[in-house]
Amino acid sequence: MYCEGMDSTAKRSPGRPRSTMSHQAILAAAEELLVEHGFSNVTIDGIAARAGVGKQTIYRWWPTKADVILEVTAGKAEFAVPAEDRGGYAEDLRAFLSTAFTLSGDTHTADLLRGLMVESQRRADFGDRFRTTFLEPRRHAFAAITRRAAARGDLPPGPSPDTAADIVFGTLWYRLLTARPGFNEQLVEDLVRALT
Amino acid sequence: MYCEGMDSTAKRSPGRPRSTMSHQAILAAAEELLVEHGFSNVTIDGIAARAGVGKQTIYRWWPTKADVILEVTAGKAEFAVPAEDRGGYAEDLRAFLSTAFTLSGDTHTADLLRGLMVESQRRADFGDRFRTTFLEPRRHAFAAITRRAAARGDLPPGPSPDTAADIVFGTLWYRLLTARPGFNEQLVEDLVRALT
Amino acid sequence: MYCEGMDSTAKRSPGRPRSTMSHQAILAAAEELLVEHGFSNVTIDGIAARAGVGKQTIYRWWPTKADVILEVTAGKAEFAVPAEDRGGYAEDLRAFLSTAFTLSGDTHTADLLRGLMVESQRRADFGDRFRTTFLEPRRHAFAAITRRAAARGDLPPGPSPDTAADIVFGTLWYRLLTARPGFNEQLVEDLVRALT
Amino acid sequence: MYCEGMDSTAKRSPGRPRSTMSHQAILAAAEELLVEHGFSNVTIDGIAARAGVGKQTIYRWWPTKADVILEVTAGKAEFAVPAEDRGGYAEDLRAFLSTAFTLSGDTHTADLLRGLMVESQRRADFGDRFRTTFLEPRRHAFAAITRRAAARGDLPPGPSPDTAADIVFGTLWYRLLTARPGFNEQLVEDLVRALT
DNA sequence: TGCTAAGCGAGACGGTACGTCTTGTCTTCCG
DNA sequence: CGGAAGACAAGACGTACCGTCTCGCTTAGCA
Repeated sequence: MYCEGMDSTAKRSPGRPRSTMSHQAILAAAEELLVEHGFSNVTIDGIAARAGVGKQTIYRWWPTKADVILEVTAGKAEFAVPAEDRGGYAEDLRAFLSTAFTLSGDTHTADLLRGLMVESQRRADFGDRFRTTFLEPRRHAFAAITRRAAARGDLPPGPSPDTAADIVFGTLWYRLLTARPGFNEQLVEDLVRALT
Repeated sequence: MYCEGMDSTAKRSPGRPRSTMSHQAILAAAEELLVEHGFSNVTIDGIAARAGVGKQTIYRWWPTKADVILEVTAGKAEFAVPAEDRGGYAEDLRAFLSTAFTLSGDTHTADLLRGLMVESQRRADFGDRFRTTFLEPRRHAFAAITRRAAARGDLPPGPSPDTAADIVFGTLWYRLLTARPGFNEQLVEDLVRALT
Repeated sequence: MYCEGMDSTAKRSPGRPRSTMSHQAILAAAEELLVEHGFSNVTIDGIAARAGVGKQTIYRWWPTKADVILEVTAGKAEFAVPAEDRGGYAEDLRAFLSTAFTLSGDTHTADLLRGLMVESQRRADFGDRFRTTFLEPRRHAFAAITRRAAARGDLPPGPSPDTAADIVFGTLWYRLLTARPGFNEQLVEDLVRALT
Repeated sequence: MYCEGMDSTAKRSPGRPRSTMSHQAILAAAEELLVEHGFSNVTIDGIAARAGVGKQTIYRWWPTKADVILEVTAGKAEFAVPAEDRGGYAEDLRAFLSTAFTLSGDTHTADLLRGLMVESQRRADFGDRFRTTFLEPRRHAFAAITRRAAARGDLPPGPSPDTAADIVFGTLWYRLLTARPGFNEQLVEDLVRALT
């Protein structure tokens, strides 16, 4: 994240290289504070103090505290869209929805996601990064389910894949943001029916 | 809004009554600043200064700057859900979606709605008021469309009315919050098909 | 008849009046920190914390931390030029020089004066205030000694009063700033001779 | 200045020798920045950037930015005390005072001297170096005037040579630091009279 | 007419976090 | 090893809002 030369032939830039220790300490501190005090109570000063790091070191590498937390979040496996084949489009959909709704029922997770979404509204530039590194990858992973269904030949004459993604993620985020997150059997079934 | 004595037999409370002029000046100032600087750059200090009013006068009547803006918003007709009967569920749906998507394509409106949603995440108490006075009424208005369809007998075997509302408003808000608001023919048609 | 506030005293400005408690607490905190940590280690944050006061309250009333300390200093009697009549110009001069040199021999006092002089170099606006509220009053007090000598008729044909002030205060400050403060019999006698 | 091997039989120390180019570039950069932005706005980072040099290279050879500037200053002829014999103590004194007051009337020079004096207050170690390499040599040069007068036999029964130096330099610095530098006929004459 | 009660403008207050700045040290690679 | 580059810990700075408070003044109904 925010690394320039990623290829193996990368010419080292001159000067002292970025400190891996500080990098890790910052992410670790951010994660701890996230759990302890919640998204909106995490501060740059707090992260710096906890990580034993100068504030400037954070500002040098992340434009915003939300970017730090986004990097923390991006490193978590639990946000991956489940990919295993359940045998049919409806089953895949059900598995995805069930996982997603359950995950967003977790207090800490819900707070984290809400916080990221809020920040993405307040800072346009972070909004771009949030969409690019978090939202879009998940849409793509969801598209894989649709693609698999098409390959299987059981893609129903429902909405287009793009609309399907909007409906699914829209419903998830809407319930998250209106304080009605969490799993709901009826809702999952209705969504599956609407999309198939 | 936030007035105590609502019943017709209301005994006048003693002391100086609330100043209508200040009330109006505050709402007007808030609306101006909203247009000029955008939701997140509106401050209580700013409203007070513009309205020529003490800050306390604002805090006395509204718990939060978002509540002021919510009252400004509530006074606008443009957010009403279209109610006229188009002859069928699909047509009603299309009319509603088209209006809503077009409205949220307006920059100022989008900023306003995003701002309210953001604030509803940051202050649980405002969140409640936002849901009660803004989101829920619109869900109810939407339910009226479904109810009319049922009365007409053309309600399709689609998702339950509640899920339908989640899908419709979820998709609207999701696109608004991910910077993809505005009308989209394909999306509207797909939504109508998914819900019918 | 009952007349309200018709007295000549200034008309109260509107709004909450300045808090005397905060004012005093800030000056007291500044003085304590001055003694404990020395001029250059006093910070606005430190004063605010010690005084239990918001930083803005300091910035509202003093442009610079040096102004706070200048006000602390201005309130101290020890910096007054001794005024009692010793009977002759030479004796008055000796009394003044001896007091001044002895005073500047005190570590805390020397640090304080050096700090003020340093700050007066770094911020032109504070420099003006320092000269106006500290240096000039002392020059005037010194001039009183000369005036008294003239009245007495024993003013010698030495340098003009203004030059005398430059010589006396110049020598005092020069020795203070070159780390050679404190009383020195020979120096005092030489100065007296040069000025008489 | 801060060079290790000074004696002519100096064994070359191992490793890469100090780069003369960097040395000169640093002094040149410091001087330019001094003129352009004034003493207090010169920073180590700024000098390093302008000189195209690493900060460490500066810190390796000078303890403080003030030491860099002190070396720049030391290289300037204009700060030399005029030494030619004017025929008498009073004339020598007048020549010296006139030169010094005129010099300190130059804006850049005054800023430079003030800056050095300020830094000498803030860093005790630099203060020592400032006194040793700048102030003391000038006192000695001034003493030469007194010595010449003694040799000539026209040394007046005024203050001791040491006090004379304190008075002269004290007055100069005092006027410089209180923003009243520059030549002043009356002052010069009064000083000459006081010292003779 | 005077009393009581609350609203009002003004603006100071205690706080919190921000993002910037400078200092002096350190860590890398290159010549 | 010296030097260029630049990251690093530390911590003060001045600003921006927040939500609360304290003034004196105004505006009402009630006595």
